[in-house]
Amino acid sequence: MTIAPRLLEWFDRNGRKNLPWQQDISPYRVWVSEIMLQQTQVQTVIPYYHRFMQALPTVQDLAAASEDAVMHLWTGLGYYSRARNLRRSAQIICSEFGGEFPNDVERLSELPGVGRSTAGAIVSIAFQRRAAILDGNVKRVLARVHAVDGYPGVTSVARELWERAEQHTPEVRVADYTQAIMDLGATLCSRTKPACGICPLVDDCQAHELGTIAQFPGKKPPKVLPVKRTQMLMIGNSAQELLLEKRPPTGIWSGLWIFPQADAGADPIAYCSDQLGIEVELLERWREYRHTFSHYHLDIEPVRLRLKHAPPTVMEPERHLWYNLRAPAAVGLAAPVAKLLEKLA
DNA sequence: AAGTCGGGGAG
DNA sequence: CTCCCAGACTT
Repeated sequence: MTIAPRLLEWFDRNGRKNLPWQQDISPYRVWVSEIMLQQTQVQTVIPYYHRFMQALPTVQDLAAASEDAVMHLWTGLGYYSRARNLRRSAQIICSEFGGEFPNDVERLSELPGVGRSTAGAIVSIAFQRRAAILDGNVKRVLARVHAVDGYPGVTSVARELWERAEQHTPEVRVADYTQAIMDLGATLCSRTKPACGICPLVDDCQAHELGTIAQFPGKKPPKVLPVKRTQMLMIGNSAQELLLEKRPPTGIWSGLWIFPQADAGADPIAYCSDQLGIEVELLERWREYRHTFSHYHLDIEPVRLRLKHAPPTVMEPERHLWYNLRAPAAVGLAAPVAKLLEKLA
């Protein structure tokens, strides 16, 4: 049994065909879209995708761009290693493959940031060669159609879903099929309130037959997020510029620029003197607020400070930047920094 | 197998 | 608040 014929018939009448990455299809355009869409909703990606493709229309442009320029285009989108890997992969494609994308899952998966599902999407959509995908939408559709119990993060559950994905993927019209099953998951077969009444797969759906749609797919086991605290130091100079630091290449906000951070409870003036070698005076403290990541909460205490003397020599130009609000540098900013800069402006 | 990595939309 | 999104990678 395969769901492909009914899915394709539904797709012809109801599928999405006007998404930005569905126009002028090329491996590069499909690849960029698939990376942006990892763990990120379509409506969030669209404006980023337009800006990115306008700034860097070819893989050669991306390979030649500076890391700061790419991070700037990614600011606010999250999972910033995607942007760094995207640039690295572009350089590999240009230097090792002569600017041509591999057209098979095995070689595409060797590119940093491209896993099995993303490779399958590129192969099926850009090259129209048979390859299965298994993203969040497909997991939900297949878990329901086959009543696959358990959380897909568990290896055995993922393995069964991959088998089902391979089983249903057709030889013909594979690009349309890939788009169709994602569209079904994103529209009718949604996480809450699925529209089973108009679903083309309702007669194939074991979860619907069981009357337990809401049980599929299995939920992620909840865990309590730890809470971390920090002060963000908004240090202004006499030119109305703000001091930013570049994050190291690994860890949270890697490659982005942030305000200097002092431990919660520490004296920010002493921190500036000891760690930055600058003398500052306190202007005001803003209300603490919570920024939440996938794996912890960060309670941020914003502090406004003013530089008392001219910048010292200890500050390293590679790691420090005076950010001018009226002529902002094209660098990547962590979301809380962008938010605080907005409030300062 | 479990942890790391972001930010936002929807309920 | 909770839950999860066109996941990949490291430990």
